[in-house]
Amino acid sequence: MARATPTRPPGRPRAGVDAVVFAATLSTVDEVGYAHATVDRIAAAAGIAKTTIYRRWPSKGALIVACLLDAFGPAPLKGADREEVLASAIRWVAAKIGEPGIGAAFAGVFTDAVNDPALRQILSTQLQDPYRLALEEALGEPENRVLFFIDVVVGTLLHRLGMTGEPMVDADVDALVEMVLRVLR
Amino acid sequence: MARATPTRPPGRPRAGVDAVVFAATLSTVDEVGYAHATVDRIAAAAGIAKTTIYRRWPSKGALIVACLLDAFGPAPLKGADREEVLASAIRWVAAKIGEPGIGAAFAGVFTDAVNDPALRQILSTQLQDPYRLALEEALGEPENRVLFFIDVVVGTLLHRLGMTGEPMVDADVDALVEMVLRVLR
DNA sequence: TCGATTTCGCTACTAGAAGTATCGATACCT
DNA sequence: AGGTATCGATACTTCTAGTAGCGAAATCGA
Repeated sequence: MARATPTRPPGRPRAGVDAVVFAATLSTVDEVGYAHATVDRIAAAAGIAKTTIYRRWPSKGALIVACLLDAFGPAPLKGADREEVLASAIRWVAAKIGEPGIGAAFAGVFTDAVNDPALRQILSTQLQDPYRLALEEALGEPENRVLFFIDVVVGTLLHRLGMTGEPMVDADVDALVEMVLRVLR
Repeated sequence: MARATPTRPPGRPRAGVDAVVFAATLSTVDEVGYAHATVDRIAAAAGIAKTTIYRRWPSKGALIVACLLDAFGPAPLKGADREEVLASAIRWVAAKIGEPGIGAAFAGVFTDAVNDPALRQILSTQLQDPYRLALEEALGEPENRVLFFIDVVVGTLLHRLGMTGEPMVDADVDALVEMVLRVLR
């Protein structure tokens, strides 16, 4: 019988600290900002040793991506038609990016990735691709068009956050939804 | 007679190295990436001492912003009507961000600014505001709408650059122009 | 209970980069 | 020539990512 974990390996089992570390990461980023959210500080906030973090995630960037993956979770692609699906997806992303720490962490790792091909690879394949594929399926749109939508929506939201320090207000999110929907029609 | 420089102060005058430093900054960012474009390296590429850079710009972020200000220059807001003005402005920004080093430098300083209020202030007032005001004037649109346009255009272009490592291709820039123009109409 | 195995916490360490301090040398004006 | 301010060079402090090593703790099997 090949179970998910066929036979637990010998030795001390890993402590289930992922959830605690993710929470500590987001709250630390929210409190002191991405630049000052050092791994030392995150470990202290989580109540574990820094070395334990590096045993699980190979770099700070990978930790942030894992944290974002956990925070975003699967995309809720619901709606009666394509327009409703896309509109609800945009509002969902906007709300997530507005949550404490998430937008700042996203912008931070995104910036780190600009000149770090390895991190860019992680970000693209682990974070973006699942949503891209789900959207291609749900909207019946080709890859390049879905990528364009993602660039517009996420880029706009992050630019607003980066320039003002505050998430985009609802009225502007409405305008963003309307603008993208007009392209979809 | 109050001239621009009424009387030159005594002592050794500053060497005119700004242009050399800006060129060295962009080429260094283009060669080794924003993260590895250290002030030491930029100074070496410019053939001057690192201390001289810090005598002129208070921080690396300020240096990058000054470099971008120099690289972008005044916005060429030309066109027979509002649509032509906006379309040409978008294509101009897209071309600039695609130039070697400029996009990467922009993305880098932008990311640094997310959690650095002082740098965000510099970026917002020195780099964004002049273009925003010129666009408000040229398009006859209110501030919040012009800010929305800027978020969409710059955010989209930077997100594409950050995710793929390459500037946006012409076909997608065309789509971006068309999408924004539909909002303007 | 004992041993094997693996993870954990802790301390110390290296490497790299931002930014500062100091000082002799240099360029310009009067 | 003298006064003044900048330049180049070196050294330094501080902070952070990431690594190394070691004793302690947890779990399983015998």
